[in-house]
Amino acid sequence: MDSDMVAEVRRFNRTVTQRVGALNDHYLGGDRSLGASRLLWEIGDGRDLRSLRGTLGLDSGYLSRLLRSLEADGLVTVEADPADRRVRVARLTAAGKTERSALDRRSDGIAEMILAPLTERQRERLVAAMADVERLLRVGMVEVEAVDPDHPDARYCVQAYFKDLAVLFEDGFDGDVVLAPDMETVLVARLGEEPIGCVGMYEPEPGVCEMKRMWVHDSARGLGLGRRLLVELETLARQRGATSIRLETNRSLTSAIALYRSSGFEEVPPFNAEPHAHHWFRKQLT
Amino acid sequence: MDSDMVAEVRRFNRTVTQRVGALNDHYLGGDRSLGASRLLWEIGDGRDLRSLRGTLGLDSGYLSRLLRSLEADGLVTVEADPADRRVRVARLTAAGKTERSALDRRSDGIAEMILAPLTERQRERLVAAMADVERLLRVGMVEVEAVDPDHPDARYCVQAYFKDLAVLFEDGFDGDVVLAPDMETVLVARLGEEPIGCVGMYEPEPGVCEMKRMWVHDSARGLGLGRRLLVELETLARQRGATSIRLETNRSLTSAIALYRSSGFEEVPPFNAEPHAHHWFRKQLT
DNA sequence: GCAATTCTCTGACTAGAGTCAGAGAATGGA
DNA sequence: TCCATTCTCTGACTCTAGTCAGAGAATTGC
Repeated sequence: MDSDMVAEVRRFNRTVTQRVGALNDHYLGGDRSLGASRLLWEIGDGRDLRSLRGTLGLDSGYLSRLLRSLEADGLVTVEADPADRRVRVARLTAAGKTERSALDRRSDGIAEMILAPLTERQRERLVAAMADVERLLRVGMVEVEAVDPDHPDARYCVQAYFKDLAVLFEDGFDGDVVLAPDMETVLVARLGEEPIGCVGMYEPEPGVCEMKRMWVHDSARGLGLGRRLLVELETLARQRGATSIRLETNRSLTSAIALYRSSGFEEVPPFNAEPHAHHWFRKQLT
Repeated sequence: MDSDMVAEVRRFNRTVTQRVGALNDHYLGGDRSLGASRLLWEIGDGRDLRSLRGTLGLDSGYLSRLLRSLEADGLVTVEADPADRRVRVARLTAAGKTERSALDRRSDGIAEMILAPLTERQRERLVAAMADVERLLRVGMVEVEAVDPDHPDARYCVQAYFKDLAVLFEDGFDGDVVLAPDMETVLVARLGEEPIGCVGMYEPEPGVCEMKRMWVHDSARGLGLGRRLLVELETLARQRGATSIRLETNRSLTSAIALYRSSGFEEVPPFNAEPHAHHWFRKQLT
């Protein structure tokens, strides 16, 4: 890897942990410990402990103790979930909500302290660069996993995909027509817990894999996630022993079509009668 | 302050502390604690404890204890400075140097982990954006202080200024000619401990302040530090009851001249016979 | 209905990070 | 010379953050 790049990333790490890290440590917690504050923040309008542990990456014993201390201060209540009385749900009290908005103000304050010493033009440059850094760091955090089409995350993505299509297609889109897919596997891309992209696959005939329903969340567009899903799909198809991948698509999806072409797909005659399709592609796996 | 900007900075803080912060915490320390590792790194080729405390922001008792533990592991030696036997100087042993380069490799590794999941183009974009963020965050960390012209930092800056001039001036520059200034105050800009810019001032006649020797370190050019020094100088002049500021400058210093003009200075006839001067400026303080 | 599993909690730890109040040596200034 | 100051060290703390091993309640699968 280019050592100039590595050097710049190291410089960035250093400056950022010094400046942003120090501000966070000093101002974010307030009277409370940083961990307790973060927890307070994440609880929001009520969360079950399991998901809180997930997002914050805490040990269950530790989380319990933090909650106990917030409870003692009258900021949260923890009750059993009526649906499953093993799981418990934390909720903010009125005092907790007040505290949370104080936390909010401190976060704003930190941001303002960072912006304050700069001129307007410098602020604009900084914010633009931060947006870039943030988006690209997030790309690095995306994880792709193969799941069953019944998996809730897969269902969520496909729903989102249909919603997008309904807006995009010139002739509208009726999800019900194709809602019963033959998909065998879905690759789900997640940022942390949240699904932000997917692509489905099934094997209509031996040696041929068909790709369906590639979707990327608005917030993650333009970051190469589509290409990454395509690459991982190809790997999966190879592992299954397929010799080619095919797909059909609608003419409205121009950027997807460009992606297919630049990824080695070639347009072929129609191989099915999918109602919304205008283009059919195939890629030979070597 | 623009709330979109604040929101973006907050998003940045979150993403960066999650991604970069977590990587640092997990991989940087190695077997040693993060504090000890950072200390090891900063010692480098030998540093006195005072300056180490400054850079790392540690309590003297805590630093002492950290050094004791590194000493016990045979990584550093601490000896009295022969010049002043109260101050002690820490130096790395051979084992310490080995450990430090291992630390170096871990830092590189972290940078590579950040870059690894990206395509070449994304890497380039990330590195460019990081460089921007880093430079602008550093701007925010700059502190300006008024010191005596005898202050070592002031001397250091003026020396650096003369060195720069010797290169810039068409007809060369002999610092000795003007080495005995009448400066009364010097504003020194520092990044952490290190001086990166200055501007001097004296009062040749009642109510008139004269600006001399504005200098900004190469690494800090283009970040508006010159303008900031000028603004702070103006404030200082006002506090002293001055009604105008004047200055003379050499025609080689084009960007400085542009700065003066855009800051409200107007060219006036020569008010002195400074050998290297080609332009004279004055600004009325209202 | 019973066993395995899931979920949360408590108690008992550990290590890191840092603060604070002196003690004691060395130095500098009047 | 002597007193104030500077510099480092030690001891005695505190707090945060986190781990680990069980205990006990609720739920699920068979």
